[in-house]
Amino acid sequence: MRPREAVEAVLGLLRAQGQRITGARTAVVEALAHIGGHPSADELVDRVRRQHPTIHRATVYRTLDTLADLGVVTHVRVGDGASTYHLALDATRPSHLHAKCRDCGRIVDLPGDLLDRVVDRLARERDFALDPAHVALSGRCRACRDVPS
Amino acid sequence: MRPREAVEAVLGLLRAQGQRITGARTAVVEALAHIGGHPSADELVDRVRRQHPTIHRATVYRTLDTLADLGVVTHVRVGDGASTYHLALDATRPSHLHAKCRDCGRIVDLPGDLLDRVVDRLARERDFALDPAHVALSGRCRACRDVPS
DNA sequence: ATGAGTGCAAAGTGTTTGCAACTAT
DNA sequence: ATAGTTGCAAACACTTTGCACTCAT
Repeated sequence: MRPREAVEAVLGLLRAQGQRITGARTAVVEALAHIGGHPSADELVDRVRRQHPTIHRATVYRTLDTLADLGVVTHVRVGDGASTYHLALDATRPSHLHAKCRDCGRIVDLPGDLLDRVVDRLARERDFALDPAHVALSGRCRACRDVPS
Repeated sequence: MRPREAVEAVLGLLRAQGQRITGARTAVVEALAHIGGHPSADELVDRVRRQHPTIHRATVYRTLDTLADLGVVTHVRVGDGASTYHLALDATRPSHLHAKCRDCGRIVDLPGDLLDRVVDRLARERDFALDPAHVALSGRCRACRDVPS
């Protein structure tokens, strides 16, 4: 899915939910569709404000929150520092999990099925519905292990 | 291991590393050894200050950080809100992982071996050394699933 | 027209830091 | 003696909130 289409798809979903399509929301969705990597709210604020300097930081936060509630944005907590956000339906980047290197801070994408067994096991044994996409795991990437601080 | 012994063990480790044994450190270790559950730094501050009102919040943070560096305290990031801390060597509570219910916020202890396969897989396939104890997983506990919001 | 969304400033939460005074070694 | 620790206050990073105003519906 191209950015353009992704934006339309998300706006369609918003409309379908009876949400209003405002300039701020469109701008945030566009930023999400175009930006790469694992942007923090602040990086999205910067991006949004390059095009629409009047849009306020708080609005971006509120919009991301709304979009996450609606399920079209995945909100990943990376432990320390800022959360990251990306479009949930972004078929250009298939569904994936995250880990963060505790030394260099880089976020590593992991296979989306990595925790399937764990999800099953917790559901069966503990009645706990794990949401593995919502938090980043933690560890050390290869580069940082080779240079042990 | 009883609290008393745990305190001695930790202080011994500190001494062995050439660390100084101060009143503040002893107080923090005692708080860790006696408190139950998954205390946040702030809860530990409260506990410490009941006995030693002059010990400053920042000192508790610094001490917890030092103890975590030395490996005698496990620092668990729970995503949002405050981190939690517990003694790593606390044999009364065997080594375990954590998950947090996104609705009620409760922290659930999980079997320590839950992610062993995942750790292996990431080590083999990605050269990533996962530290599964350092972040809490996220999901919904049974009680909160039964009452869907 | 009307209520959801927005900009603004301000507060909030959890944590860290610079520095002078102190204290364990 | 002296380097590591501490108390303090202030800063910090990230996020949320109350309120009046605006704009999509």
